[in-house]
Amino acid sequence: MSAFSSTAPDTRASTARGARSVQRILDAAAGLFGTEGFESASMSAVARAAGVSKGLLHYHFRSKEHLLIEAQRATFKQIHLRFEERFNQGERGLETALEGIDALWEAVCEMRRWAPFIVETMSLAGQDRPIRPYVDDFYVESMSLLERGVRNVFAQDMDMLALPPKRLAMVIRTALHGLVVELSYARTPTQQRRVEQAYRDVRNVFARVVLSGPFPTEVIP
Amino acid sequence: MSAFSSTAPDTRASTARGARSVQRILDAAAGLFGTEGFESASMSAVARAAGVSKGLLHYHFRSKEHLLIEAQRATFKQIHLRFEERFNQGERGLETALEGIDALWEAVCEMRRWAPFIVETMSLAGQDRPIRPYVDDFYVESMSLLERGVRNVFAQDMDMLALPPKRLAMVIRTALHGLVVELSYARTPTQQRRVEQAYRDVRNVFARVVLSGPFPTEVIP
DNA sequence: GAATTTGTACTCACCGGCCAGTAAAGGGCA
DNA sequence: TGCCCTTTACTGGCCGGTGAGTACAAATTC
Repeated sequence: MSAFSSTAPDTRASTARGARSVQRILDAAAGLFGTEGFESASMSAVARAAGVSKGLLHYHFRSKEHLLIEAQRATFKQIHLRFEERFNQGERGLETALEGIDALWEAVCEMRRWAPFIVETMSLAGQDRPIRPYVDDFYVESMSLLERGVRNVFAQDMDMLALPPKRLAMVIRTALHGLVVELSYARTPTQQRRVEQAYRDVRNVFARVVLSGPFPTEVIP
Repeated sequence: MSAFSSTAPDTRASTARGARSVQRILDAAAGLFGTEGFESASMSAVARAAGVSKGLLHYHFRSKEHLLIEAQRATFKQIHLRFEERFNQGERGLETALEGIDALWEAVCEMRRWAPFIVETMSLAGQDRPIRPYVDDFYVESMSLLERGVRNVFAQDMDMLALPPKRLAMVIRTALHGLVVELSYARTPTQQRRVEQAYRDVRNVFARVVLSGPFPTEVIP
């Protein structure tokens, strides 16, 4: 079983009170790691932001890296759950697919406070940090989820699908990555509206093209 | 005049020898900042990688942040130049547009060693670092370049354009961001081929949809 | 009474910046 | 050509500061 799937964070909290503290710490950590960067945000700053003492951080989390990993799992799990809810139920057709993608985007948008953290996470994972396997886990699960979703939703129209499900899933992931980067970069309301618009445009492109028939297979050198 | 446009790096190198050292330092910095992160990569490590002493870094660059900024300018400028070369010459039509995008992607690919640095840069710029204005500069210039390119290339087919030039430029930028993230994340040859494939798929989607007529204007709430 | 939380004090390693001094690369001039 | 002087390039070590992690006793909560 993959590390990502396990729900409970790997800490010593065993009471409701402890779990609440852990949650506040994780929130604060994801926030600070996003706005200031993992290395720049000190443990003391996280403690201050969470309104707890520095000692408590080390009581619940073995190390800063460990805190990062748990923050990543908690954040990504929310996206995952939100996505699973809407995208993976029996219904069919383009409409359902679009609803699923919208849901995914909504989930990201409602978490736009965490967008910088997600970008920071992707950057860290691209380096050779202990966090990489956990991000890998997330990708494996979410990609297979996405692929299954595509197969379900377009079961009756597989022959008209512009791309095979695997490649389609990869394209969606790529687009989402791009949008999250834009979202985390956007500061002013104008910029945010521009990202909003970009999402809608991408979505409409998807809607127009996804069932327009397969591309002629290219010769891959 | 924007800071980005000025070509010469803002250092005290005035001889060929000095310029060579500066170049080696910038290369090493972009590499290490990418693979290890800006904060984690120490000045000593950059010096070691560049084969010079730590003192020389501070001789040519006022501070670590300053080194970061110059490395960013040097890296982004290469993409910019490569892009300008191919995308902004008088020719017209879809074919030319695709060639332009291909050129842009090629430029990124040949620099895939720097992809992690680009992602790190985007992450840093999303935070409130001194580097942000410089990234802003790059975006302003490259977006207007992109928009002008679109207007040029599709001058005769403006009425069939799926999106207004500005929005189209934004979508291209977003897609590119996504692809760079994927590129920097990819480790194994399999993963790299998958990114390669994703680019080609995105490109083909673009080709199929870009002149398929405007989307019905949506009511923006 | 066990789990949690605080607070302080402390260690230890590392890192950015600085600086005193060295080496090298040109001129100018006899 | 050889000598001197200036400018530029470069070195290696030191210093002050910072931050992760530890230790632990006392307080608080359940």
